[in-house]
Amino acid sequence: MMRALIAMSGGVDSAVAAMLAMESGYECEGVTLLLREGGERDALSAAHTCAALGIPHRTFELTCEFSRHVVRPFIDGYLSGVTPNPCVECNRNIKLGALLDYAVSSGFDRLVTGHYAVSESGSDGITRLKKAADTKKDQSYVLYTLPPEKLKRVMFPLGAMTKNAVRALAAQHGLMARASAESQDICFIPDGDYAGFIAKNASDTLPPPGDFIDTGGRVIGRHDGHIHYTVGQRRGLGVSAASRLYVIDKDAILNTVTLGSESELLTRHALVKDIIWHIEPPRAPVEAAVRPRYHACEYPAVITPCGPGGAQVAFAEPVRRPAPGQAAVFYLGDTVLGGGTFDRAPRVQLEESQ
RNA sequence: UGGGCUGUCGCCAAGCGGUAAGGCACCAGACUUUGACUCUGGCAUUCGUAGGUUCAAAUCCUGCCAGCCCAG
Repeated sequence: MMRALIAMSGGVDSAVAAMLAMESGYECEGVTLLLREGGERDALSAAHTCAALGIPHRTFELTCEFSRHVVRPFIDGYLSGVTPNPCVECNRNIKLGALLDYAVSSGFDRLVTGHYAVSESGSDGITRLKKAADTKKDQSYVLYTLPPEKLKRVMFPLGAMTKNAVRALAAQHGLMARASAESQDICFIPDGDYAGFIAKNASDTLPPPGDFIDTGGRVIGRHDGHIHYTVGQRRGLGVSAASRLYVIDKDAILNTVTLGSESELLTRHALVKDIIWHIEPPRAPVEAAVRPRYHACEYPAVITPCGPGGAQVAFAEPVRRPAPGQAAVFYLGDTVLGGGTFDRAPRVQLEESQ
């Protein structure tokens, strides 16, 4: 019998994922990651669920790894002037990184998670990542770091289901889990005050207040420190203008934050680095739909490989400037072709778009 | 000190005798397993001030105050 290790957060999604894995004939065992202080409560909830399902449950501590691969890079990223996506890094290094390695080395055939995504073997025998059926819940974006060779060891039982169906199934089978609300915000910053969190953890190197400038370089106000802002941001600027102002650039070295109108925020070009391809890395330009942020649609673009792991993205229509540090995920229909991280835009690009 | 102009929400700004538009900012919700975006709602009983004329004034008249500009 094939063995599956179920990553269980203590919530409904992973509980139902475990149940579905059992129904498909896997010999299952639940595991809850301990990533930070206070994780015991989730582990307890997961243990209850496992008891209800009649499967073993264990915990696996990855506090150090989580700190090193998720929390620390998050802080350092902001300090260096980019906007990191910790969920992507967590999936890459922790949930589908260290935990996947652990599952394999412990003799499990599959790691199961409650992510809303589809891993599907094509006619070529290669397993590819696709969007979930419930497009509102689709998490393929934060899973782009899973290339086919990793993906073939992973199962996403919820990929074909809607959230409502999952809830209904949980209720049907008496899997109360917690009547938990949807998780949100950054898990290691429960109060949502990410700037405060960075301040607490980097007080000696915290960027000081500086100037807001317009695209012409004129000073138009004072900011509280560049970590408080991100490209595309509109609220909380405290600067009044005739029209809405957006952050269109940040410079950690000069400690300036550039503000401009929505039209100045638009661009057709972006640079992506550290690309992970799910297909044979292309040598010529490819057409794809690029999703520049988690909760956004994809935009048609031409991706031109350049340099090792890099590419230039030319959008068919102007889009709101992607924030450096965020993930760019490439799609062909529902299938993820690959993805990477937006790099800082070259200065010429800023000038060009004015 | 003469002459001119201006004074409407924190900021910008409509209004020109009929009972205070809008934008920005701000606040509150919604959305959301990142940061953001977006959406919805809230936000001047009052128009520098004191009087006057009118059924009715931010809108007309007068005094005063403040700011700006030009003369000197």
